[in-house]
Amino acid sequence: MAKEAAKDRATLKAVPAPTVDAETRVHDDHHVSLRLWLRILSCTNQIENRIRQNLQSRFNTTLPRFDLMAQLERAPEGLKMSELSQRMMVTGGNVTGITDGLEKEGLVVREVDPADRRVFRVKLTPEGQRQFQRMASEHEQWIIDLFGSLSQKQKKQLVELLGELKSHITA
Amino acid sequence: MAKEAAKDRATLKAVPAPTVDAETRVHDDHHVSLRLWLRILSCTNQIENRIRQNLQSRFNTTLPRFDLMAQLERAPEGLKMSELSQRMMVTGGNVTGITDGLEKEGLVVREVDPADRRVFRVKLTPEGQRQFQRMASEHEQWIIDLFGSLSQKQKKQLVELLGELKSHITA
DNA sequence: CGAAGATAATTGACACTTCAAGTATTCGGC
DNA sequence: GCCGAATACTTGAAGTGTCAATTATCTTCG
Repeated sequence: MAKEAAKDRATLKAVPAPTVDAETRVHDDHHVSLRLWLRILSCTNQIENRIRQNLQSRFNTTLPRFDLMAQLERAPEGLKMSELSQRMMVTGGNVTGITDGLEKEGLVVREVDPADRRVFRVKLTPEGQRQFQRMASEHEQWIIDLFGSLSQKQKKQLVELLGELKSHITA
Repeated sequence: MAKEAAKDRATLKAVPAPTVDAETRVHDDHHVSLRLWLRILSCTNQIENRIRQNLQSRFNTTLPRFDLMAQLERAPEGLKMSELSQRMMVTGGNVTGITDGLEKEGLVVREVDPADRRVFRVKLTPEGQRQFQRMASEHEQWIIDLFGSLSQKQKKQLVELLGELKSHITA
């Protein structure tokens, strides 16, 4: 469709057809992109809610706390508050509050950096490591179950497509 | 797999291969499912943050308010608080608060249902409709841009795969 | 009819989140 | 050395979110 440009010379009329086509395509894209976004959002919310409920009932903790501990677990040398903020994709003020709570429970510690006294290095305590290990293994099983209806191939396809999306968004 | 029972009669040996395969598969699945979940989460957070910032800077409003108004826009006869709660995937107490705010700004109204005095039917006011229309068209363009790096085919593929995921999770 | 139980919405306590403003420290020129 | 800018973190206010308890209304059935 929309190949009638050659005929314009003969008709001398404005040609609404291509415009309509373009709008139609845009409209379709509206529909698909919006639909896709709502579906991603729906899946994420459902899964997040499930995990949050599990963390609450099984370990009496919350997703942000688990998330912060997960970041620390992969960084034995500790992380700066700003690094935590960046990795958790939340603001710095938020990290302060969550860290306060975990520190009060003895699961993490703030250690001053002798080289830069503005900085705190946050680390898991041994108690924090123990508790995180217990949580992490159950958590992984929840995830596996939630994604259990997808074949290995489908999962890899999703990882691929979402990778493309992510790199475009981040840029 | 696991169809080698017939051959066992001939070999009379234990068959370790399938066991190793199974364990390997489980281990891979750990990795892929977790990776997939983190990637979905990352994409969702990035997009959500972007939209929230846009709503704030362009319209001085928030995502939950926009979300509630979007639900109402598709239901001219109004929605019960509980219906809003369900569609927005948040708890009832939350809906009360957001509705309070919007009502205070004159964008929605609570109307008592004469047939059942426990329920409120929440509706957009004309002012609310006008404001939502302005927001919605920009919002759609943000979404289109954010998903702009994906082809129409890729988007449909994602919708499909996530649909499978969603139906499994919801069940 | 009338009490027991279900349903609709609100409230209060607490946790998380953003943003903007504030404090402390370090870095870069002069 | 010192002053201004940048960086690291904390604080406080307002909005969002959960959960559990409460109030009000409807429904059921004896």
